[in-house]
Amino acid sequence: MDSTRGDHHPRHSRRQRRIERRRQEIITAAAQIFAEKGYANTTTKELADAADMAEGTLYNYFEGKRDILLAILNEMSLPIDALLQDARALQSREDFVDIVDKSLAIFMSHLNFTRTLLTEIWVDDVILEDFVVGRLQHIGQSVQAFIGKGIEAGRFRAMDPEITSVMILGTFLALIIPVLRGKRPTPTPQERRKVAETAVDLLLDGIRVRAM
Amino acid sequence: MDSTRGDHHPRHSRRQRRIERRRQEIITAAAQIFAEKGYANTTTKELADAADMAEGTLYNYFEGKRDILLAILNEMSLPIDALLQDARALQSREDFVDIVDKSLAIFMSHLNFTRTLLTEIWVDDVILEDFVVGRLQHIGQSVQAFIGKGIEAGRFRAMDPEITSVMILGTFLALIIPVLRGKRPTPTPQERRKVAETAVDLLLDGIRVRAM
Amino acid sequence: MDSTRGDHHPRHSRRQRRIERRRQEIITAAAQIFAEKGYANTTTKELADAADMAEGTLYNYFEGKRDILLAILNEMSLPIDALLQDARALQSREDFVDIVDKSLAIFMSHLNFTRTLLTEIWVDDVILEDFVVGRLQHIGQSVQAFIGKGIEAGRFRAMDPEITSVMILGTFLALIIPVLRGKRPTPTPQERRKVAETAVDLLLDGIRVRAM
Amino acid sequence: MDSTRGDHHPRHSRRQRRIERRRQEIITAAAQIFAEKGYANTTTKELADAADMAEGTLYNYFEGKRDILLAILNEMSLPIDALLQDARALQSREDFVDIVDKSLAIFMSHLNFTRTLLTEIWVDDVILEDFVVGRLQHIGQSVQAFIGKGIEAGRFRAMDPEITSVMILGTFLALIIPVLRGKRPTPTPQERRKVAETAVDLLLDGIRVRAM
DNA sequence: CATGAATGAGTCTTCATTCAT
DNA sequence: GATGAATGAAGACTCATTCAT
Repeated sequence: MDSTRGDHHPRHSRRQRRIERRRQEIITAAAQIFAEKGYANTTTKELADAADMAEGTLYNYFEGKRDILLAILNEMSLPIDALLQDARALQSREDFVDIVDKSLAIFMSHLNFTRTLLTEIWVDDVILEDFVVGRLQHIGQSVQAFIGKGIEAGRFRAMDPEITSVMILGTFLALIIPVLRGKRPTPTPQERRKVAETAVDLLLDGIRVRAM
Repeated sequence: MDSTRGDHHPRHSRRQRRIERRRQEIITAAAQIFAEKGYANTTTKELADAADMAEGTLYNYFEGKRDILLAILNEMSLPIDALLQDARALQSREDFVDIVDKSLAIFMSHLNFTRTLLTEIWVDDVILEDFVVGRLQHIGQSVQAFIGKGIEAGRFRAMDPEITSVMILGTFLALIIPVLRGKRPTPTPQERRKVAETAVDLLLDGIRVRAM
Repeated sequence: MDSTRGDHHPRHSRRQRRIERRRQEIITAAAQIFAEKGYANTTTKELADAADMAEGTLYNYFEGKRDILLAILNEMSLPIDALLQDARALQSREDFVDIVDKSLAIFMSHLNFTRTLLTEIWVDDVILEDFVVGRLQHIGQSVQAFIGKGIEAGRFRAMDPEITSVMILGTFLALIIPVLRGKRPTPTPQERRKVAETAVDLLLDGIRVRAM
Repeated sequence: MDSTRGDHHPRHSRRQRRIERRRQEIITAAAQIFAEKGYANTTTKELADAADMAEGTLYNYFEGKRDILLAILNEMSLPIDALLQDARALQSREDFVDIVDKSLAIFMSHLNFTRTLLTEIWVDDVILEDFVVGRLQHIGQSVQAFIGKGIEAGRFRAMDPEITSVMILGTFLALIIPVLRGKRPTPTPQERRKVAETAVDLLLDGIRVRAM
C-alpha cells in the first residue's frame, strides 16, 4: 500500500466511496435476483454475474451470501425509519393519507427490496426480528396512539385499537402484493394517491352508507 | 392372514388406507418442518427424521421432495374451496362475519400448511398460480359482487370495489400472520369470533364516529 | 415342515421341480431385461415385475441380482459345451460348416443370453474368466488342430494357426452382432446355413479368384 | 500480470489452452477407469481421484459423468474418420494391408478409448448410433465397393459382398479384443504389420492350398 | 483488489437387500 | 414361500467459500 504521500486522506475517502459504490452495485443487482428467485434459489455465481464481476470479488465487499441479503434489507431501513418518524405525528385524515401514500411510494419504488424482504421474513427468524418486529411495533404504537386520541376526543368509535392497527397494516400489505408479484403494474403517483385516499376513507368511514 | 375369503378387496383397501395414513404422517411432519425452516432449507433427511422413517421410505409415498410440498398445499384445497362456495352467497353482515370467522378458523387450524403456503408463494410461481391466483379471484369476485349489490341497493357508499376487496384480503392476512409467526397465540373460538366481528364492523362503518 | 409322511420323496422332488421351474421363469425374464438394458441399468424391481413376482421373492431363488446374471450365463454352458465336443472332431469342410451353423443357431436362439454375456464380459473379469476364456481356448485349440492337420496333410497353406483361429472367431462374432443389436432380423435356418457356407468358403479359399 | 498490452487475446487463449489441457487430463484418466470398470461401475469420486482433483472440479470442465464418456469417444472420432477417408481409395492388396495395419495401430494405441467404446456400445443406443453405426456403414461401403470392383474385374470370386465385409470387421474385432482384455500384449509395429498381412492374405486366398 | 478454478460438504434420489407379516 | 415396505449406503451433482495468481 503506497501510503507514501502524506495526504492520503482524500484518496482514502475516494477509496471508501469506491467501495461504497461497488457495494451498492452488488446490492442493487442482488435485490433484483433475490426478488426474482428467492434467496435460497439464487447462487453466488448468479449474483456475481448480475453485478458483472467474479464470484470471488463479492467476498471483498461482503462477508458472504447472507451478508448481502442483510445489506439489502438494511438499505430500506433509512426511508422506513423516516416514515416511522412522520407516523408519530399522525393527526388528521390528511396526515393519514400522506403517510399511506408515502409508504406505498417507498415500497413500490423499491419493489425488489420489498419482495426480498417479504420472501425471507417467513423463513428467517433473525430477519423477522431485526427488520420487522421492531418497526411494526413502532407503527402499531403510532396508529394506536392516533386512534386512541381520536377515541378520547370523541371523533372515533371505541374499537379495539390493536385489531384496528393490524387491519391497517394488512390493508397496506394487500395493496402492495399484487404489484410485487407482477400481477398489477406499478401505479402512477396520481393513482397511488387515489388508492391511499380510498383506503383511508374506507378505514375511517367504512363502506356503509351513513344512516342519517 | 385372512385369505379365507375369495375377494381380497378388503385387504387391498386396507393397504390403500395404510398408504394413505402413511402419506398423511409424512405430510403432517413435513408441514411442520417446512413451516419452521422453509422448503428450500429443509433436507429430505430432516423430513424423514420428522416422519420417523428412513430417507428412502419417503420415496415410496411421494415422487420427491417437491411432491410432498404440493401434497401439503393440496391438503388445504378442500376446506378452502368449500369456503369459496359459502362466500358466493354473501348477503348480510352476519354472512360476512361468518365467512371471516370460518376462514380464520381454517387457516389457524392448519397453521403449518398456511405458513408453508405463504412462504412458498413468493418464490414458486407454479404454486402461486395453482393454489392462489384462481382462488383469490374467486374471493375477490364474491366480495365485489357483495359490495356491488350493496351499492346498488343504496346501503353502501360508491367505492372502488376492487380496492375494497383487496383491503379485505389484506385485513385477513394481517390477522393471521402474527399467529403464524408465533407472535401471538392461536385465539380461542370466542376470541376469533370477536376479531371477525370487529373486522367486519370496521370494514362496514369505519372507525369514525358517525356524524349525527 | 410336514415330514410326517414317510414317502415325502416324490413331494420333495415335485418341490424341486417347482423351484427349478420358478428359477427358469426368473432367468428367462431376466435375460430379456438384461439384454435390453444391461445388467447395471436393470433394477431388481424390474426383474421382479418381469417375472411377475414380488421383489423379495427373487431372493428365495437366487442369492442376489448378480447370482441371476451368473445363472443366465450358466444356462448357455450346456449347449456350448456340447458344441465344443463336436468341434473336436473337425475334419472336413462339411464339419466346419456344420459347426458354424450350429453355433450360429445356438447363439441366435438365445439372443438375450448372448447379448447379456457379451455386455458383461467387458466389465466383469470373473465372467470373462468363468464363461469365456476357457471355452475360447478349447475352440481355439480345436480349430488350430484342424488347421494343423490340414497343413500337415498338405491341404492347407502354412499360416499362423493362431491368427487364423482368431479370425474365425471374429467372423463368427461379426455375424451375430447385427442380429443381437436388432440391426438385422434373425435369419431363417436356410439363410443361416447359407451364411455358414459362405463364411467357411471364404475362410478356406479367400475371395480371390484362383489363378489357373 | 501483463496487462500492459491492450489486447488480452494471448491471455484468453492461454486460458483456453489450460482448460483444454485439463479436459484432456480428465479424459485420459477417465478412459483408464472406464476401461477397467465400465462406465456404470465407475463413480464420479473415482474419476476425480484418478484425475487428481476434487469431485466438483470435474463439473467445471464437463456437464456431467456422461459428458465425459462422450468426450472420450469423440476423442477417437478424428483418427477414425481419417481412416475412413483412406479406406475409400482401397485398390490393391497393399492398400488393404495398410488400412488394416493403421486401424490396428489406432485402436491399439488408444486401448482405453477402444475398450470403453466397445463396452458401452452394448448398453447405450445413443452411443451405438452416434459413434458406430454411421462409421461402420462407411467402412462397409468402402469394402463392398472394393470387392465389387474386384469381382467385376474378374479378380475376385462372386461372393456376397455383405457377408464378406462383415467378416472383415469381425476379423478386425477379434484381433483387437485379446489385447484390449490384457490377454495378449500390445504387438510391436512389426508384429502388427505381420498380423495385418496374414489377415489380408487369409481373406484374399483362404487357408486352402491352391489346387493346381 | 479482481479473478475464477478448486474445493468438498451437503443434497436429492436410487436401489439391492432384508424382514415382519 | 410370497409379499412389498423399510432401509440406508452410495451416487451424481450443486454451490458457498477460499485462495493462488
